Amino acid sequence: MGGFLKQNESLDEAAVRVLNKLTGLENVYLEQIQAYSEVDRDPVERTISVSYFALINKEEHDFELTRKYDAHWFNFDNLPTTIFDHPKMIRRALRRLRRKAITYPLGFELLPEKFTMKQLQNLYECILNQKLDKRNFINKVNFLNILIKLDEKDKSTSKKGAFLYKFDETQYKKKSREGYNLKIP
Amino acid sequence: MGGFLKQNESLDEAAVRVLNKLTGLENVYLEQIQAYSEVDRDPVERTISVSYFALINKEEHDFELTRKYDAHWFNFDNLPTTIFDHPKMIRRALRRLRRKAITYPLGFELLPEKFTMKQLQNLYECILNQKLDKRNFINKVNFLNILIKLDEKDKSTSKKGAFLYKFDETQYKKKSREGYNLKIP
DNA sequence: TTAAAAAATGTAAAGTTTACACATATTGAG
DNA sequence: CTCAATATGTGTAAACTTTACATTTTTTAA
Repeated sequence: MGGFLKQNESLDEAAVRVLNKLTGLENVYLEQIQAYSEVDRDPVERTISVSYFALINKEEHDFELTRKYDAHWFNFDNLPTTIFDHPKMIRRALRRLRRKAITYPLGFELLPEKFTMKQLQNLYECILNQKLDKRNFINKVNFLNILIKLDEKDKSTSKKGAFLYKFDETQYKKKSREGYNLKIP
Repeated sequence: MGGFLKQNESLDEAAVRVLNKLTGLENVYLEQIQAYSEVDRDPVERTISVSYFALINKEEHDFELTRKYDAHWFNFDNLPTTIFDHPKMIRRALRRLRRKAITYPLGFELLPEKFTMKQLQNLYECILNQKLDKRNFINKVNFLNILIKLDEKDKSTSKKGAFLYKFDETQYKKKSREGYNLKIP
């Protein structure tokens, strides 16, 4: 989705505004990717676009709004054809997201407050578009020290139930500053 | 150094133009970092800046031009105070350069056609601002397979002389596309 | 002939990553 | 009450990578 920058706002603010207008979402993680400025990229008039990616929990958005603005969700492996240099933007955003995922924690933005290891693993498998080994994944994540294991279980997906975790906010923020390397090939 | 974007050029082209105007350099490696757009960043008028970093072989620039435009060179650990959000831009650029250095080859842009291992190591030590172990560095670099060892020696720095290398252009380009991880802590 | 100076070279130990399979807990059905 | 079904939870050995580290080689100028 796109929009135009106003006089009294920064690009970050504009990105927040446009996203909110079309989804109703607030407090979303947004990150600038880069500026696209080829002279003829928009055949009608000179346009410079600055792209962002957002981490959204899709279930939380306002379905009314997306309907109203005729916005749609697509899987990365089933994208519609897009105009101008937008395909390039999308590819670049995905590359950035993947790099981000293996070097900084980004779960807060996308998981419910309490979640199972399986859910966390699913998230990474989606982002990276590859299957991960359960045991190795858990070991890597535990090593990061950003999760707190709760006494509760989620029984919605199995009879045994799976322990719930939440993020250790202090550690999470620390790792967000420092970064790490999850070393997923 | 900064400048203004013209109607008939892209940001990349503007960056090339400005750099050339102030240094006379051509065919320089330039990479966009990002757009800075806070409403009040320039107290005089609304300005959006897009920052770039360039890889320059300093010896090759036109000294007349830098003198004419009163441009100066600074070490990263001895920077002058700069206006607006430029300190942030500089920090970000350095972070990007370091990441780049350990994940993509960037020697072509900064070394003479033929160079010694020592020179290559010096380059990395400067960029990363840390001493590297000679043997480990050589092993890592050789593993990348991007160098061709020549039969010539450079005798300017020792009586024994040090073998000269050049980049294997095909391999170099391949690695530039694929990336790698030099795993320097 | 020797001294000086930088270049070239290899390995063992420590640490990390990978691949891989079975036991456990729970409950719904019979 | 028992059993079947199902997803969860757990550990290790082998392969690989990284690290730390010291001596020999080559050349020439004195």
